[in-house]
Amino acid sequence: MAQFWKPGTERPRILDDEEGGVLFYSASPSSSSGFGYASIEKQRQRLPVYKYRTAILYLVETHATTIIVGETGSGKTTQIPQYLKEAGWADGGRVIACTQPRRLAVQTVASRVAEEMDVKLGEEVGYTIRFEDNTNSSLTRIKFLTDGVLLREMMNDPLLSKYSVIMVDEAHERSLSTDILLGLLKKIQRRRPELRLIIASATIEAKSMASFFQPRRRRGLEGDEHGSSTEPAILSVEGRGYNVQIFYVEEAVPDYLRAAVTTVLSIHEQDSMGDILVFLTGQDDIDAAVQLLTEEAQNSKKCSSDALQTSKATIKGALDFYMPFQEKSVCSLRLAEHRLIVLPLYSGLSRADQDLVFLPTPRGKRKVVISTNIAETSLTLEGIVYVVDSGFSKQRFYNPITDIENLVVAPISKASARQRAGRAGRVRPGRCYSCTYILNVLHMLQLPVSLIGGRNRLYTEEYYVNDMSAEGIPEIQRSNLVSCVIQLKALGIDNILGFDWPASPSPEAMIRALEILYSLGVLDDDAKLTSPAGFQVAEIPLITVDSSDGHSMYDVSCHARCDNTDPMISKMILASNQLGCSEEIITIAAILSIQSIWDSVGGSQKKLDEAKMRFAAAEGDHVTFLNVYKGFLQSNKSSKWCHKNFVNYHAMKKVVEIREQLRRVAQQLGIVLKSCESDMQVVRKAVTTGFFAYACHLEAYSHNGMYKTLRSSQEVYIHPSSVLFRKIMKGEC
DNA sequence: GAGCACTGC
Repeated sequence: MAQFWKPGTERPRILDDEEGGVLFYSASPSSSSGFGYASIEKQRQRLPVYKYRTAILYLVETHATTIIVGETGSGKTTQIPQYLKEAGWADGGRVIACTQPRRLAVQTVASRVAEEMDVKLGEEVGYTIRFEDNTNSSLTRIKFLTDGVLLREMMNDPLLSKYSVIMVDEAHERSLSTDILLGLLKKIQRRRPELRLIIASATIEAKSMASFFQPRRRRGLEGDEHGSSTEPAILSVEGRGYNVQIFYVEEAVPDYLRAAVTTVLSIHEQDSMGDILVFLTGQDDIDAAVQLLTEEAQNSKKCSSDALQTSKATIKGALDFYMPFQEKSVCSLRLAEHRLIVLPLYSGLSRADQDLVFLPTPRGKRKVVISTNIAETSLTLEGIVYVVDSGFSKQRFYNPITDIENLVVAPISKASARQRAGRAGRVRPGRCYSCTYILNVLHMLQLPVSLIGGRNRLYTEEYYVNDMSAEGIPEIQRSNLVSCVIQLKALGIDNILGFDWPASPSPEAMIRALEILYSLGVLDDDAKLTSPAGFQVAEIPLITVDSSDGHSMYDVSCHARCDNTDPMISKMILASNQLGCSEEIITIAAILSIQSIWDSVGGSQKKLDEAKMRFAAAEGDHVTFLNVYKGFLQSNKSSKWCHKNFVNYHAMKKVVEIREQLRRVAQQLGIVLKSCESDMQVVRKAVTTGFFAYACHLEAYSHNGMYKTLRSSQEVYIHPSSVLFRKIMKGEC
């Protein structure tokens, strides 16, 4: 009873998800007629994963852990939980869990599965993300949630006893919380042999994951008392993506940005229609590339012979890079006829600007999206046929010696390169141009030696095959571990150094984290959580954020570039209780946990800086935040007021939300909610109680505003986004 | 004079 589209009638809209998941007609949403359901059923059966239904159920039945490697579009995320339910894994009040690294994925997958099962979302199928629990404890049998939420759930139920099967999806991304979760799940398995784990991922090195889940002392293949094997099973499912032809450069070019731009122009000139996605590293690169391309497009529009000459030269240059092009000749330029629509894409853009990339490309035009890694995993663009890959991304690195996290441009892994290329094959067969570069010398100086290897790498085929690392370095080996350690401690794991990780963090980073927690009074001499402070700090749900405005730390009046870590914020909240300024400190904590409250609409940095100065407080960024929050409340939380003052309205709404959550938790912990009114002295005291580890002093003869940290004499500077930037500091520092 | 991408009771 498949539904067919009849030409002449309105074409049914086909929905597709991040996973490539299930196709169905939105014309018959959760139809109860039976007709729509049948069509969904047919669609489900067409997914690659369907062929493996019996095999998956058999493996889950007989193995404690099953590793499923499935490329994009296999349908594993939406189908496997349903198969499990159909096979009875949710009987007797048990729940099937499926975790995702991102909130959006949790929501979309959950609503898709509810629709396929023809049930109301929030009942039999539900989801939980921070601030949003769309489940019903007596009804929900399939539950989607972020891996962070599942970690939180372990605080109340360390064995996760209500779940019969836990599927950890996108495990190849190796995010911090996924890795912690995997380590803990392995531990739970020993206490709960009946628990089933499914580790699902796209490009994981299945064998290394399997050996992680291998029990330490092999019991042999005869199985345990539950009749299941403790050896992990591995199953591979093919994807549904189209073939993507890969092109490598023949040899290096000195400038990957220019190479990317000329490659786009040559695709535009020589290849059939279809949108282009370019991967660069960050805002600076992207803005520069957008400008270059826009100029080229405009030049060709004018059709002046000079401009054409330039374009021709550039394109000719680009063609030389690629073998497949060498036979071809540059006949004519069609830039004037088929104009390019060039769009930037990165998280710092306003929502409205981001949404532009999703607009359908007008007939006869070609869209070029120039993006950061955001388009690699977090969002999916339809209609992309060509991908240009610079081979670089910005990655976070943590130096435990200086306790400073850095963002550096580094070569991507093979797994990343494959993922990027796959973005071209979603609608029809595509092409990926692996761009080329010579490592910028300045970048090289910041890079860990291990990433560089013996010589400058170029993204030729040879480089890809021989030199590119198979997978990226897991986040846990690149991060400050303070919040991770406290989470494990709160779950009663005392021997942190002996914890079994999918990838072990460096001992230096671990020791640094323990040291900081000890100095905060959160851990005692035996490295156990102190009571009550330690347990209270662990209870407060705060996130670790990257440094940018205000996420930096300062010694009351010196604002240096450092990262906030949640136990420090939590400690600050606890301290505010005695100091009688909990209302103010909770506001500050809420603002510290979001990216930025500022909004540079239209990219006018100068106007934003001016607006900032209207709120600026001599005490520094934290007190400045209080001023902004006060203004927001006085305006009656008006979006107009925000716009006028270059404040991000959506960010402020989120601050209000987080603030409410923090107030609830604080009250549960016995903190009295009290305002200190205008006494900023106590606010500053509370801030320093949490962040004293980052205290620094202005160098006596410093002419360039250099500070040194008290702890390790690390050189630090006030961040340019701080209201204290370029202010002359005197006295107390 | 500067902000890869995510995320939590």
